[in-house]
Amino acid sequence: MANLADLIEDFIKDMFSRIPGGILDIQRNEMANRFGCAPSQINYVLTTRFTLERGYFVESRRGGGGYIRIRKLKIREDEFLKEIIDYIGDSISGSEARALITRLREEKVISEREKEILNAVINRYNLGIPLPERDRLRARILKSVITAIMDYEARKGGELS
Amino acid sequence: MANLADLIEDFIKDMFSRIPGGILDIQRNEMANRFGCAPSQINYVLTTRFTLERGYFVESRRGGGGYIRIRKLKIREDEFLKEIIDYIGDSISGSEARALITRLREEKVISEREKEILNAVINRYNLGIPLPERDRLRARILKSVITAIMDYEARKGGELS
DNA sequence: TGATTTGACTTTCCCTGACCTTCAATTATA
DNA sequence: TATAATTGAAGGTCAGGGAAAGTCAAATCA
Repeated sequence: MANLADLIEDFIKDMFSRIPGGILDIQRNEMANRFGCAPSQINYVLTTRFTLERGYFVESRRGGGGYIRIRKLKIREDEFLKEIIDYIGDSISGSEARALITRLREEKVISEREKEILNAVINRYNLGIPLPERDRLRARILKSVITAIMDYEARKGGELS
Repeated sequence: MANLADLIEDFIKDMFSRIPGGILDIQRNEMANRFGCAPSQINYVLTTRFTLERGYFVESRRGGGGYIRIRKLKIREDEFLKEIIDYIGDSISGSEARALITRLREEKVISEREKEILNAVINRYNLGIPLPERDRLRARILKSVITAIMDYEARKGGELS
C-alpha cells in the first residue's frame, strides 16, 4: 500500500461514498494538485483502478469546462453477471461469443434487436485486427456491453421486449 | 457542464420544444446580450452544435431586420442511416461518436438502452487499443451496428420505446 | 520484472476581440 | 422626382489565447 495510485483510488472511492447517485465528476488538474503529482498519474489510476471489471465506467471531455466523469455501476452484486464476466475472461472466440449471445437471448436478458446488434459488434470483420488481440478485444467489448445492460437495468429497472 | 456553449445550446433547444413547426428565428445580438457574451459566441454554438450532422440547418440574413433562422430537419429513416454511414467514414473520434449516438436516440432510431450499449461499445477505456487504430475500429463497429439495425428493421420492422 | 510515476508534448474545446460584409432606411443631390 | 450617397443595424470570419484532458516513453521503485 501507501503508493500514490492507491491513495488516489481510495480518495475517489471515498468521494463516491459521500455522494448520492453514483456519478462523480472530477477535474484532472485539481486532483493532480491535491496529490502533488503529474496530471497523467490520474489517467493511470483511472485506467488501472476504475475499469469495468471493477465496476466503473469513465468518460471525459477536454477543453474549457472539461471534466472526467466516473460512473459507479450498480451491479456488482449480480451473480449472473459475474458468471458471465468470468466466463468471458479476457479472451473469447467468435463462436463462443455468438453462443453466449444466443444464450443471453434465450434467457431474455437481451431483445432480438439487441442480439443482432451484439452479433454485429463482435463480428471478426468488424473488429478487423489479427488474433490473438482480436479475441481479447472482443472480450473487452462484450464485457462492457453486458455490464452496460446490467447497469441500465439496475438503474431504470424494467422488462424487455 | 456549466460552460456557456452548453447553456446556450440547451436554451435554444428548449425554445424549439416550445414552438410548433421546427423553425426558429433568433437575433444574434439579443442572444449575446441575454448570456452576456460576445456575439461571435453565438456563431460558435451554431457551428458546433446546430450542424447538419446533428440535424439542424442554419440560415441568416444581415443588415437591418436581420435574423438567424434555425431549422430542425425531418428525417427519412432509411436514407438517414445511409447518410450516417457515409458520415462515419473509416475513422471517428469518441466525441463525434457520442454526438452521433445522441442523435440516433433523439431521432428515435435506437432505444435508451441501446444508446447505453453503444456508448459503452465506443468508449475509449473499453476499447482499450491505441490511436489511430482505435478511431478506425470505432468506425467499423458503429457502421456495422447501424447496418444491423437497418437490416433488422427491414426484416421485422416495429417501433421503439 | 512488473507496477508506478513523471514530464514533454499533443489534441480538443471554449471564448473573445478586431475587423469585414450585407442590407434597409434615410438623406442629399441633379 | 429619381437617383445616388450615407448611415446604422444587423450578422460573419478568423486568429489567437487559454483551459482542460490525452498520449507515450523514459525513469524509477518495490
